[in-house]
Amino acid sequence: MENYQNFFACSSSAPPPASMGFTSNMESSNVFGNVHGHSIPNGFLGLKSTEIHVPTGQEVENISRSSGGFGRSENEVKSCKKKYEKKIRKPRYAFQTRSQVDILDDGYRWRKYGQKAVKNNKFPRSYYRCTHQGCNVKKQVQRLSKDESIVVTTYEGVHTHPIEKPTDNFEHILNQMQIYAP
DNA sequence: CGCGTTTGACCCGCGC
DNA sequence: GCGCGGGTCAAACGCG
Repeated sequence: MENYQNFFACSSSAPPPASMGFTSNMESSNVFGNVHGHSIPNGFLGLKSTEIHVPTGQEVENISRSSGGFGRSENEVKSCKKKYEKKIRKPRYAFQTRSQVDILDDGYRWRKYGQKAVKNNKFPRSYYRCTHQGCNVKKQVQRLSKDESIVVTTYEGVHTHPIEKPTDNFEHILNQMQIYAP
């Protein structure tokens, strides 16, 4: 009851290397495949793979420019290397939930660092980052234009620290969100 | 006063 | 080669 990460992990098995156990469970198209198996009216099927693609965990990003922040800082402090880590992305896991609010409190502290309008969606996509030091986990929340009751949360990275909020909040979460799996 | 949100600008990758 | 779309930063602002 200390970390309701199990909530994501579904208590399937020991979380491999990450504290986020759901990595093992949610990987592959489990998230989508399982959900859209049948019953999704027009929600996810309407989504294009370009908007949210769920790599099977092979895409691992190294955050090449995250450290340098942005090349625009002046002239890229180190414009020499960063070729070995070009387009490897961290595994991303998308969650489709039904909620009235976009911000699903999963126990971590997130800081919003951007918001962009998506082409095929009327609703903007919000970008959040874990404020914990050294934890560069990112997540983006997006609401489907077709079903505004559906919120897609995409996690990128794994938390390397315990949750900072009390667990009884877990109930609150379940209260405010429902896994879309009828 | 500290922290988080907002918002515009910038950069990069990819498709045409 | 250019344009578009997506992703991120950073300064300013607001709130507790």
